[in-house]
Amino acid sequence: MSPADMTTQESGRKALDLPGTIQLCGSPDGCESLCDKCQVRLLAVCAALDEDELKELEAIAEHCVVGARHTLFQEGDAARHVYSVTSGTLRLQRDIDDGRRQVVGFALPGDFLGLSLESSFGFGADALTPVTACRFERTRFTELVARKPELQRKLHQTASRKLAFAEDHMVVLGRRKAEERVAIFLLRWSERLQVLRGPSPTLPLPMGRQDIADYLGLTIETVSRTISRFTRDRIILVVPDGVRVLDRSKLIQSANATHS
Amino acid sequence: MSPADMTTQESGRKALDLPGTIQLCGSPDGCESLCDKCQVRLLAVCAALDEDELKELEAIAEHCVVGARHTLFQEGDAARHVYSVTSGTLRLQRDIDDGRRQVVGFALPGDFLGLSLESSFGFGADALTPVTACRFERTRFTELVARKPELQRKLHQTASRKLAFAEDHMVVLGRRKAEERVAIFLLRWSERLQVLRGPSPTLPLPMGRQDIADYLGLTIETVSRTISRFTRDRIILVVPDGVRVLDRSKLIQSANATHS
DNA sequence: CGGGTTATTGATGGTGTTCAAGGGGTGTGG
DNA sequence: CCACACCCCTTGAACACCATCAATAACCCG
Repeated sequence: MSPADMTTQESGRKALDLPGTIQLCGSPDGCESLCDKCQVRLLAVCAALDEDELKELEAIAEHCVVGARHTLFQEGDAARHVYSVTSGTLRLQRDIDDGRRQVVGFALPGDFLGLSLESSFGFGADALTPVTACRFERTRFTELVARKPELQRKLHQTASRKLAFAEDHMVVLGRRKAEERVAIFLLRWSERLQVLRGPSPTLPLPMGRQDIADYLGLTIETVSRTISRFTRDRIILVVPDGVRVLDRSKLIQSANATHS
Repeated sequence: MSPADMTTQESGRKALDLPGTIQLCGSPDGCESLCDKCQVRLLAVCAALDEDELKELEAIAEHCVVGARHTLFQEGDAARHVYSVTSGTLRLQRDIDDGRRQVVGFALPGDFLGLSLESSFGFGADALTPVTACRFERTRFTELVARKPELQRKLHQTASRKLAFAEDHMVVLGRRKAEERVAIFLLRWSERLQVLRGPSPTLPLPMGRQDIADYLGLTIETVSRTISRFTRDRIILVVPDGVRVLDRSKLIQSANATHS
């Protein structure tokens, strides 16, 4: 199917499949293209490298920008490049042909896409906000990794962390009630953002309700209702593009609401 | 809680938490302790090594045997060792304190446990059948990996595959109906066994119904009912300790039964 | 202001859970 | 060798949670 000629979808669900308009920054025209100045220098896989090695990495890096609601790559695409996110938020998803969708994660600055170094992507990635990323040709990156054991090790460590996180999420999807799922999502998301931006009572939610639903294995209505209930119970407050956590301990309670 | 003094559990669910009675084979007393003769030589991570390197690995390997229904290690245990399974089947699970359980996978010969090389296990591992495995002290193994880039690469590749598989399973847990889940489970399990043992219409199921339920995010009753329905529809036939697949194409249909 | 998208809320119903009872296999001890 | 206990699995009936359907509200951007 051609991804271009669908303007109004059957359900409003697949709203983000605009063509992947990716802009490259060739030279200092606004994009910081130096690793020294990179915001996520110490978070990303690059943290494994010393000064000289970083130069090598920088030599094969391209900096790219993707607008909000645009696609970075689609599930099954040939993985010509791998990416290190430097700003913005992406939604990572797998689709079932009949329209159902599972969001397998959200990518934030410091995250690496294409970890597996395999020839095609196992999930699609759409920008939820404007996104900037470092892009590497996969074959070149693989070749560099082969020469840098420490980078290889870091890549493995990152993949292992993601695997552990995926197993966590399996528990959520397999065994948690709706209320628990939403509470756990809010807590984990806030912890993730806290690492990046420091503590804040206000929690930005760049993803829509449908994205949260597809992440948690629920419907948009159930997510909305649960958030409304939390609001009624003074656990959270809905603000534009996010929520404010009013009572974290009650939220933790909701995350462990025992069944039966 | 002490894992020893519970003989009849509250629900019959946690039937396998016997103390982890692991036997070691010191010398040629029945255990094949040579990699040359290893059945999974080409499947396991060891496949990354050449003759000399394999000798090094062999030098730090211990061979161990775990009886059916015994625990290899528990979630949260200090990971003193990492394991390469050489025969048998294990159940890998995470537990929620209130008794709910999510089976995150089943391990078969060739599988590696402790991939992350972190200091504790993120899931528990129980033997469903008698199991044999190669065991390595984690610190020594990590040190070896640091010296063998090819082994590091193989480890990363294995972790990446598991991550992709975990994402597959998220779709199952988040978006599939009960009938689809069971059908997909049977198909994937049969494909996995086919790689190991070659094609066969008879599919051994060393795990119990409760294990399948905990893997698929369902109850034992739903799994049982679904299998009964498949049997009525002549899709499968229940045989001792497994099923026989009578009509694979119908099973594939059931795996894609559209919702609505 | 108007069109379109996204979020909320309500009413209803279905899929899977829960509760309960019975069947079938296996191992053990009389 | 049978009786009995103990699992595990199966099956039935009632219920609950969440999905579905539908309408409205809020929002954004033109």
